[in-house]
This record gives sequence, C-alpha cells and structure tokens, in this order.
Amino acid sequence: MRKLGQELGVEAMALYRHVRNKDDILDGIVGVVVGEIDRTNADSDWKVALRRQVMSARKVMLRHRWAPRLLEERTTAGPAVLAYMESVMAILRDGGFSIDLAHHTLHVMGSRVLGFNQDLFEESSESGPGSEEAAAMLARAMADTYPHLTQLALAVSHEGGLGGCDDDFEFEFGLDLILDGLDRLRAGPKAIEAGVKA
Amino acid sequence: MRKLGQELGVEAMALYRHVRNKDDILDGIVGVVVGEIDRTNADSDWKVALRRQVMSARKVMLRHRWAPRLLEERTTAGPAVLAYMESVMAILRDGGFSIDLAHHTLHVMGSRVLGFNQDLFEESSESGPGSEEAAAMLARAMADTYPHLTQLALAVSHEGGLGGCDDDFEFEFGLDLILDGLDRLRAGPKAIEAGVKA
DNA sequence: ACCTGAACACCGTTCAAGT
DNA sequence: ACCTGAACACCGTTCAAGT
Repeated sequence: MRKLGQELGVEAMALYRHVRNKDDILDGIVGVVVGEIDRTNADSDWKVALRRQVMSARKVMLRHRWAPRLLEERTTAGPAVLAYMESVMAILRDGGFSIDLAHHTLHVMGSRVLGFNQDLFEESSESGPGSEEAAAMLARAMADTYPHLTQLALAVSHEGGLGGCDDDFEFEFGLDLILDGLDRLRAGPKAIEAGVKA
Repeated sequence: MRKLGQELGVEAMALYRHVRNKDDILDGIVGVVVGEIDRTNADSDWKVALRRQVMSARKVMLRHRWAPRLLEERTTAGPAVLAYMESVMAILRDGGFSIDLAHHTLHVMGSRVLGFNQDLFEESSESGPGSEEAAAMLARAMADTYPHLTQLALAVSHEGGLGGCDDDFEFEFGLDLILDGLDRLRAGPKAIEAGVKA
C-alpha cells in the first residue's frame, strides 16, 4: 500500500478514498489479467477450440509471470473470471459434454484452464538459485539415498540442475494428455462411469 | 511467532535460540506432514501402486486440511519430500517408464502426486460463505449473461451452491484420467512423440 | 544455556484534521 | 472532494541484557 502510494506520488492512506482495501486492488488486477485473455475462438472441434483457448490464457500468463501466483491465492471470482469460465463451459457444452462431465473437466484441468501449472518445486526453480541448490542438495544427499531422483536430475538437464525443464513442453504435454483422456470419455457415455473406480 | 511462543508459554524471541527463522519452522512442518505419508507399497502393477501411493498422500492431506495451502507456497524440498518423490519415481521406473516419461509424469501430476488439487475458486468454496456468495453472484449476474455457468451451478448441487462438489470423487476422477492416459503412452513408445503436437 | 525487554523496520487500516 | 499526520494493531527479527 505504502509502496503503491509512493509510486503514484501520494501517501498510502489516500488510496483508501478510491479503493476499499488491498484485496479490492488484487481482485481488480486479477480481473484485468484474466480480461486480457483472447476469447475470439470458434472452432467446430471442441478439442482444438479448448486447446486454443487455454494456450491464449497461457500467453497472458507468460506475459505476466507474477500472475499465476496471484491467481492461485485469490479465489474470488469476479466478472472477468466468470466470463472466462463461461466461455470454457460453452466450448465444452457445444462439444457435446454433459453437464457432469463438463464439471469434472473443470476440476481435472484445475489451474491449467487458466494457462499455468503449479509444478511444486520445479516451477520456481526455473531461475534463481533454487535449481542449483536442489541439484547440490541431491548431490550432497548421495546418489544411493535417492538413486531415481539423482538419475532424473542428471537426465533432465545437461546444465546440471532441475532448471533445465522446458515448461512450455511440459504444459502442452499435460494439456494434451488431459484433452485426449476427456475425448475418450466424451465419446463413450458409459466410459464416464467405467473409467472411474467406484 | 508471537502466537507460537504464547502457545509454548514463552516469549516470541526465545524461539530464535532453537530455530533459524519462521521459514525454518514451516519447512519443518512440511517435512513432518510429508513424512506421515505411508510408503509401504509394493504392487507389481505400477498403476495400482501409484494410485495407492497418491491416495495415501491424500489421506494425510484430508487429516491436515491446512497442509495443501502450505505445501503450495513452500517449494523447498527437504529430505522428507525428496524421499517421497524418490518413492514415486521408483514406482514409475519399475513400471517401465522411461526417464523422460517419468519426468513428464511428475509435471502432469503436479500437486496431485501429493494428494491434493488446486481447484481455483471451487476448493475453498467448500465451506464458509464463499459458495453462497458465488451462487448469489451468479444469480445476480443474471442467467443470460453466464448461461452455462448458471446451469452448472444449478446442476452441481441441489443445496444451491458450488459447495456441493464431491471433492473426493473429483480428485479420483482426475487421478484416474491421468493414470489411464499415462498408461497408453507407456505402452506405445512412439505414442510419447505422436501424442503431443510438435 | 536459555530467556526477556526494548527496539527496529515493516505491514494494512482508521480517523480526525487539514486544504 | 481529495489528501495528510498521527496513530493503532499487527508482523518477523535482532541484540544487549538478564538469570
């Protein structure tokens, strides 16, 4: 707040005449970011339509790398988020998804529908000392305590750390895996029940 | 810190003789929680082994509902997390996964491998006024602005809100969708390349 | 060795007072 | 109408001082 006020050449308390509180501002930022996602998308095939939609969202997230973290913690769904989810639901329903399957789809997609992954420790290790530290930790913890992890760390990057992950590839890999799985469920209505252990 | 000190019948500053800082404590908690996950698991089929492993993790997360939020933000991988990931990697490798496919698997699984989903707005709306508020917001925003979302909200719960989601079902639905998709890629080595658009 | 008091540098937020 | 000063109730953390 104080920092923002300073940026605007004003004291922090002045902000409270224009905004209810900090959460109000953060929700506003979320609205702006989600509003930036291109929604001009009308393909007859639901899969290419949804894929294109999600990749549009991803483009925005790559433009604002701080956005995923913000979207993760701010759960309040403003009009921009609702409009976006509406467009996703429209793609699914037009593609022949039942309401139930569309509902499940939103859950499996998770944050991926908004163009990002939460990759546990791997994401934040892309830059900074995190990757080096993780690699060094693995090395120090000896290859015989965590043999598979060590092998993974070595294989994943010739630079020597976990930071060698190609995030774009991983994102699309996961997206397509999910889209293909959903396509099979959509095709066979019975598969929706059969595909899940009771 | 002050609150924790009070809980221990001591002033906050006393803690710093036993702990480096707050992050140190949080990392310790993460270690304890992840350490609680049962890892006694030796099934010949990788899919049932991994499923069982993940469901064990989920059991821990359901026991400590505050844990997912903590695990999301604390990316530092302590010994407990490393040991857990090692066991997951062992299941995959023993199941015939190439190092690359195992690597991609960790990325698609995301936080699911630790037994939880980040469900955007839907998760936190399970209890509290979030669900009512979201439902009321949808109602207020008129059914003709967000027709599909309104339909979803009505269908998903007879209680009238998005809070009617069966989180356990949704978790297993997504888990099985991913496991089945991975099984197909594992079976056909060429499918690993063909299944992903270049 | 272990704990405490006082203090520092931060937060978000309120409210009476200024122009 | 818009902004400011002073203040409140918080944070995590340090450090000299106590026992």
